[in-house]
Amino acid sequence: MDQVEIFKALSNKTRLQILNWLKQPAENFPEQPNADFENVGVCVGQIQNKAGLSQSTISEYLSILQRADLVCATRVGQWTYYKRNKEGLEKLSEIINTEL
Amino acid sequence: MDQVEIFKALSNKTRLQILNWLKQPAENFPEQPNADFENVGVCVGQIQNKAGLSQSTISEYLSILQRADLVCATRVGQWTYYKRNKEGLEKLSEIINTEL
DNA sequence: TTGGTATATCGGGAAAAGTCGATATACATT
DNA sequence: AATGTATATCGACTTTTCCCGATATACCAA
Repeated sequence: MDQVEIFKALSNKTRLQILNWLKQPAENFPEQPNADFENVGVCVGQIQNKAGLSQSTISEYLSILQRADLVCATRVGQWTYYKRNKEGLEKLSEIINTEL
Repeated sequence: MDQVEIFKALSNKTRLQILNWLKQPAENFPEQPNADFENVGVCVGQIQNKAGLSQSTISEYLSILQRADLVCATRVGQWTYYKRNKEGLEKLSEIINTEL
């Protein structure tokens, strides 16, 4: 993954917020019926509600974050759940500590 | 400093390279006559030579990095020397570890 | 004070990102 | 099969970023 793409993904207020919300899903989102936050993450609709931008925008933002390995997605039925990508975030931390 | 501005500053290949070069000036730049890399940093002209972009572009890039607290500048005579801003970089590392 | 060098700022054209509404796709339910 | 819901993709428009050349500013040397 290109480093520049990682930082571009983070260069947007809403995307930073999403990542921050996903750090503590239980604190930031209402209970989900059939899915555990810790296992699968939070579905697109909940993130969209919280962010207040259009569905298409949030869907695209999530795929930008995913391409940067900052979140990962799981499809379950008609829902796609997103959660933090721990490995990607650790790698980012390492980049900053070793290369910058 | 706005977090988004920090990540925007890092969302560019050349600016990332500059920061990386400044981590080990002695390895990345030829000797400077009247200035110690460790004390004041590297002057704009040297960075421009290495980056291969126009003088105006590099000057602007450096001020973008400075506004993001990623480098700091010292003017000495007709030269401006730039070096890493250790505090800003530590703060960035902290943001990633605690908020994302 | 005149000229030379280093850096900063300005103005602009091309490319990329932000954001939307409309539409497509995928799946579930009846 | 038909409808409804969740998400993804497309097309368009606006704003921002990239990067340049030209010009301004600051400082130094003769």
